[in-house]
Amino acid sequence: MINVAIVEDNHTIREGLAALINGTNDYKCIGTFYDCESFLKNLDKMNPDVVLMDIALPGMNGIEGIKMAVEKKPELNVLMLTVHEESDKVFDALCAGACGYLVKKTPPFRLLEAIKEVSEGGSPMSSRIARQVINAFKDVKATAEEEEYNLSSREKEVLNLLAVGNNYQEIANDLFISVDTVRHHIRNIYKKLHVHSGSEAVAKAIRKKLI
Amino acid sequence: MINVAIVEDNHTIREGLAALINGTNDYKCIGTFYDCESFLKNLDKMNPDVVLMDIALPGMNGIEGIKMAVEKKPELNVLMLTVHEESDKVFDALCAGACGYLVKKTPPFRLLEAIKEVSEGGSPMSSRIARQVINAFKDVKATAEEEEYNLSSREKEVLNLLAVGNNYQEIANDLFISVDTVRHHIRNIYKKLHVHSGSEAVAKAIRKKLI
DNA sequence: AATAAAACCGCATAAACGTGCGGTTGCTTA
DNA sequence: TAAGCAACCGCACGTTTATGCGGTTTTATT
Repeated sequence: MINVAIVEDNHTIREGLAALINGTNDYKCIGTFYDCESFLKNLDKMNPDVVLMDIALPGMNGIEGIKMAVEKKPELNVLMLTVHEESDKVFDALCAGACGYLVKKTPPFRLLEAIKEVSEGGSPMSSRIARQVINAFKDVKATAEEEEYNLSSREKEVLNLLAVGNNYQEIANDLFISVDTVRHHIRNIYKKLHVHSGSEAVAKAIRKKLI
Repeated sequence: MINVAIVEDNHTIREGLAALINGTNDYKCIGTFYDCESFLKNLDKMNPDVVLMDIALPGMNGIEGIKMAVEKKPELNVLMLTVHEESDKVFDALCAGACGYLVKKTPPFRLLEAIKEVSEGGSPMSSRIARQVINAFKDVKATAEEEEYNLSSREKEVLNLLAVGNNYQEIANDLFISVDTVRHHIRNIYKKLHVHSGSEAVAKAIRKKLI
């Protein structure tokens, strides 16, 4: 038996969802709320396995709502329900702690499936939303690529120490080598990265994810 | 009509998939391959809307396979099919250009749905896999937070110029101000960021997403 | 056995940097 | 209207950096 709470301002949709859920044997709706405030107030007294949450709500919006809710109960499984597919909202919701993200036009049987998946540690997403997440993911993961500067591990070490504010002498002490060797490493780093100052080297290294 | 190509080394599964697809009116299997090499060789001669690709393959693996394939046809929609849910493979595949990611135990009707979704620009994912993606996504997106260093826009400007390799004099020329003013700005930047060198300042600024 | 690459060391010097002190102007905000 | 801040300018001075040259040793690859 999966206990579900619903946060949705539209009366018809809210009752429709509740009816859908209560019309099954495996799911039970243990609370319906028309805004986040009332949901949060009652969160202490109940233990939903899954929360269905609308994004657009009067007063506190769904994103803020999730944040507050997971602060109270970090293990909470929140499934966003929305009419929008705009990236910003999607990302904000996911970062705030949403576990899944469905568009409202999702067919009832699929919604029930999704609730089950969420309660079992999955993250069902409407597929167009998933595409957005994947693209964003690729953006951040990407970049690393191709351009290989072949910094040796020693050089990366030196560069790291430089990036946290050490001067040559301090780096030398940290690595038990002489300042001249530090100088030598830095020289090579500059050559490999095609730069001419510590600041530039550090900037490039961080942006290319070398350090 | 959606044209599908299949890359899968296991004979039974491969023919099963082909039969499933050809057993419908809306889908057609236009090619089956037991490895990436033969698939890539034939890619010029065909135009699949969706490619079903196994990850574990003899010879070139599925990840490499995607990379080569999207190099040839960047608009290709590749749907990974796998028994594994290990994060590394998932991320590698997505970065390589996969559009979706399903476990092999996905029921047939759901697989057909997924193929359709992929061809329409969606990214169906098995929900446990989606959870992994979301978690990874949260990790990278996070960090940004809170700590406000209140750099003025002028200071950010200076910091940016420093990060791309300019020395004080060059920054001064770029901004039509004197070197002493540059010095002054940098001084304040150091104070605000609690650092004592250009390298450290640039590193901190980039990592905190200030520039 | 030989070549290459990484890591190490040294010296010299001009240029750049970091930080101390002092100041003015103009805009916003209490 | 006084206080605060951003942006501007100046000078001085010791420290650090960037880059030129020269080298050795160790480890891996051929």
